[in-house]
Amino acid sequence: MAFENLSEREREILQNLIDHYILTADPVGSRVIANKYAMGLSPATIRNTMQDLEEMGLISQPHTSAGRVPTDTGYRVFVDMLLKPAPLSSAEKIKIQQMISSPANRGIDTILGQTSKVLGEITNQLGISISPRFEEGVLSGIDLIPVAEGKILLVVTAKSGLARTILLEVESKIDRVDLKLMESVLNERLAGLTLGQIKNTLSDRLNDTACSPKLIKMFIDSEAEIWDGKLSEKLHVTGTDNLIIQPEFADRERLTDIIKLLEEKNVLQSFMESKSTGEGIIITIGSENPINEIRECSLVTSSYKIGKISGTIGVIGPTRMPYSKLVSIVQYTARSLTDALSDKK
Amino acid sequence: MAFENLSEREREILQNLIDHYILTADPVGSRVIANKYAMGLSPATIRNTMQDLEEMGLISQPHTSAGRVPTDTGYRVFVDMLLKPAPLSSAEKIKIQQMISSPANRGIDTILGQTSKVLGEITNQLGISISPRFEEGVLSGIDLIPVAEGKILLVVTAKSGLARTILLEVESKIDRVDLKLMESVLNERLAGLTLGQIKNTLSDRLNDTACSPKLIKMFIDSEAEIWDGKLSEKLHVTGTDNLIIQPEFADRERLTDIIKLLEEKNVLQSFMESKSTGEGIIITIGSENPINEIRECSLVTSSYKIGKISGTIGVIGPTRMPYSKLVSIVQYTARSLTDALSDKK
DNA sequence: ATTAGCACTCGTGCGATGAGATTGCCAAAA
DNA sequence: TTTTGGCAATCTCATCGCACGAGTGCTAAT
Repeated sequence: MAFENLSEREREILQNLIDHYILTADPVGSRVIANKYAMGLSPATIRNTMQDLEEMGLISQPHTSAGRVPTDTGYRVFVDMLLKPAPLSSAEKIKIQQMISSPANRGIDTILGQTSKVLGEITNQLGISISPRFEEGVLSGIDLIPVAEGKILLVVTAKSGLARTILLEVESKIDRVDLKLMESVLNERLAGLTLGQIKNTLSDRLNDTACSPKLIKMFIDSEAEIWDGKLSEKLHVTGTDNLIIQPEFADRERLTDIIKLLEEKNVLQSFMESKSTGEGIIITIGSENPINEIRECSLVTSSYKIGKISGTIGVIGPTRMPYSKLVSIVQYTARSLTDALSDKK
Repeated sequence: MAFENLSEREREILQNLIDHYILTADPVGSRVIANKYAMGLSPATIRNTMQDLEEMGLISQPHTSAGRVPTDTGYRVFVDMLLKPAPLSSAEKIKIQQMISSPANRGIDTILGQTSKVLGEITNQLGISISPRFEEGVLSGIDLIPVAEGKILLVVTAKSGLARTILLEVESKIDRVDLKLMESVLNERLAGLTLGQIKNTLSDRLNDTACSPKLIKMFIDSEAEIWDGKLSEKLHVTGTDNLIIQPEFADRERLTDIIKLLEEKNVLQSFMESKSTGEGIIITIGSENPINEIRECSLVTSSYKIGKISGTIGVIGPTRMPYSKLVSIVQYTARSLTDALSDKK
């Protein structure tokens, strides 16, 4: 739909209406806009324009004698055409930097936990972070460490410095020599491949080796757990309390639905990952959202990088969210995170 | 307080009252008890006894013309003297077993996730599980694996088969030989100690060695992250939606409080660990609870074992919870978990 | 010791009422 | 032609009052 030819006045009114609605959560009437935003127009004039906007499907009335509320398309137009990112205060910047970088040496998982926390806190929405997509990484080395009878610790390292460890179980005792052999075979045959590639071609590549068949079996059996990123990627969620307070979640039913979704994690995770493939900020508004439980929520996401591997962070909240602020915050946070992670390399 | 000398009738009425209150969440009156529980007594008689119970502080009226509600001490007496664990249905047993043991080879973390989930689901409360207290474990071996420029993966293995990995950072390049040396020194000097002991005495033990001072520094610096269990122990929480539905959480304020607590994790974690040191089920009721946010909740916890290391699982819900059922469930789950974990050893 | 009867106390739900907000539209003004 | 003032109409929401029902405590009878 071509909303580019909205008149200047229409844009202005839409903008003011949304700005005000975001603050108050109450339907906003012509009078408020006329007074508060001093546009030099009478309420009646504004009413006329509002009627037009309503016909275009950008705003709507909850009931006859109420003010107007933006529709999802209204928000869309706002976001696409009218959004001016709000600059961050330096206090906010400092807080983000501190939370992300403070405890040195704490591992990426902790850092991502902190990231979701800071996002939640300074946005007053739900802060979300997802760990890097391990399967994008290029294998740098594999180690096999015997830890106990029948237990072997597998360490997979990717070029960007990410490492992943999995405890494998073998039926019987394994000879150390066999293990070393296996290790070098694996390193030899899989070097330079991405973990995703490995996942798809592993069994072929292990065909003719001198390795212990037991070990090979173990590898094939645990294929999914070892190489599939989905199983190890983690979703951090912080700020559920912010959500509860919002008037749009007064309804208990809707609240439980979304909380269940958050506990489930994997649904949300794969959706968010599917979104933020590219660069920059991506905003998904209300019904644009394929997941039912968050049909009345918006997402602001961005991706961060650690080496060549990317991950996702973002914010979830009711469609009535302060987009201009959130865009800046998520963007700044994603950059800071990327920086923090590459420092460490 | 000596409540042992409650008369038979008083006990019976207290029991019935609590049973009924647990079901309905409504204050229960003399009439209901007389009719529904066919005690062969008239409401008036029951009223008299209820007055006595109220004087003893076991039950109370929310307001003049309402029925009675158990107080925290009431629940305490109920739990201590009247509780008959409700047997589990075989369907429940099967579900617990399946959830805990199904995906073989998935690591203890996944298993604990499943545990909290099954607890949440079949109790309809908040299911909780905490990973084993690593520091109780006895060191079985240490490995140092170079993964990238300036990054070393440290693998600490405990006797029971638990392993923990931490990515350490060193300022500059480390020679492989140095690393091997360090590794063997560590293994030699720390063998057979518990991780807790190591944590407290590490710097002493590394005094006079031939190792690279850089490496030693790294170890001392990262002391806390490596040996302190608190930092790596994880709390799994599942079933928040169950909580929201409960009428006692209709109040938004209380709900946000408790949700914040759940996100915080460490407070709850250290409290629960302090509780379930010993064997068997431990029940904490309402105001007995030191954490303010859950002053109106009860906990049913138990510990599980993996080798000699112990961990905690449990359930949180409003004080009005079906104790008899929960006791059985938590107990059975803890046992199943211990079994599942020792199978794997 | 138990019970029936009764007056009394409260919370809860329901309907009516009225204030307030906002719209749509029309005719007058710019 | 665009803007505005005026006005009737609509609909929500908070409040008030009221009657109902539930439950108690006490007393007198069993």
